[in-house]
Amino acid sequence: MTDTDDALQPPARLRGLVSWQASKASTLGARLTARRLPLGARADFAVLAALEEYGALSQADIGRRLGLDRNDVSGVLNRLEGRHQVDRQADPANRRRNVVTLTAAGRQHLEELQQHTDAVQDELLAGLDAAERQQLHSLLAKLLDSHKPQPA
Amino acid sequence: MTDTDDALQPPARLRGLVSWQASKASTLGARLTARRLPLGARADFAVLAALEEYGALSQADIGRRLGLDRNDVSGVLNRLEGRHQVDRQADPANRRRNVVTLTAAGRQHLEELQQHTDAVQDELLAGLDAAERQQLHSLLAKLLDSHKPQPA
DNA sequence: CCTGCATGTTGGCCTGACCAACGTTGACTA
DNA sequence: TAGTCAACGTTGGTCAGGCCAACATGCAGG
Repeated sequence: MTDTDDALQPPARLRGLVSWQASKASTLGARLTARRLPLGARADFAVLAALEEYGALSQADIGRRLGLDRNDVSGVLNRLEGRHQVDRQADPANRRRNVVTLTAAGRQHLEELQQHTDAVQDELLAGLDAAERQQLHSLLAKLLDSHKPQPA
Repeated sequence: MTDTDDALQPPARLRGLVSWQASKASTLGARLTARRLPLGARADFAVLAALEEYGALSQADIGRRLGLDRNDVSGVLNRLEGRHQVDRQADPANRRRNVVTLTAAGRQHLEELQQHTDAVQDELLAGLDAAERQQLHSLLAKLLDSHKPQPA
């Protein structure tokens, strides 16, 4: 059995790298997401989630919270504003800033995306039981926390 | 203390997603790698590692082992062949195929890359102790294995 | 006042993942 | 034997993400 040795494994030098594993897991997630959602949905979800949790934010703050460049935030907001899922207006207290807020349509879109996103997590983690999922999540969280901006 | 609350955390909806964590971890790895290595070094490393571990391979086999498209393998090999780190010639037994082998220069390049790669892993995993690193590695391996081509 | 910094915008670059088409070659079958 | 089908490698292209550079605006400091 396993006649032709389905293995076809990647080389050990790669399997040993967490950075490589992370990269592969990341594109797996991207693929699964792409099967369910239109293009750009990932960025939309991130921005909408930030607005929902933190209320009104400036574009720069959004970028900082999500780890995105100002440039890219700008693009996402253009899309969202075009769909009236987000409201963008100059901050009277600081006219450099734009105050971005969630609209009702935006909130609804967020919940839609959340459902698909949950389904994607389930597919991605299908091979792990509940305890393992929790462990993986915690370890990744710890890893990411250790690379935060480092507040001196 | 923590007066201005350095937090600036991403929203919970994102923190809860393993796919998002994987994506962030992946770009972290990419960033750390970019600090030490020239562009394209990641793909080079993967291809060289496959050749070192499995000997002579066809381009299609390389792609299958690494999860790369034939197209992209072609490009990487052009680069490597241009530097004489790899030898590419038609397979006499099957003239559709190219037999790709590692040269001495390629082997040497691989070891160089390995050193930098190891250093990157250390930086990436700096926040985790040995046991946690091992756990994370195992869980990611299990996750990836569960998404293999599925040999029926 | 003026220097410096933050903000948002535009435009561009590069990587990685992917798809489509083509000519070549081998294998399988009618 | 001929004809069909599949695999291989190549070229050329798309798309999202992450990044950098430059610019105009506005704020805050000396």
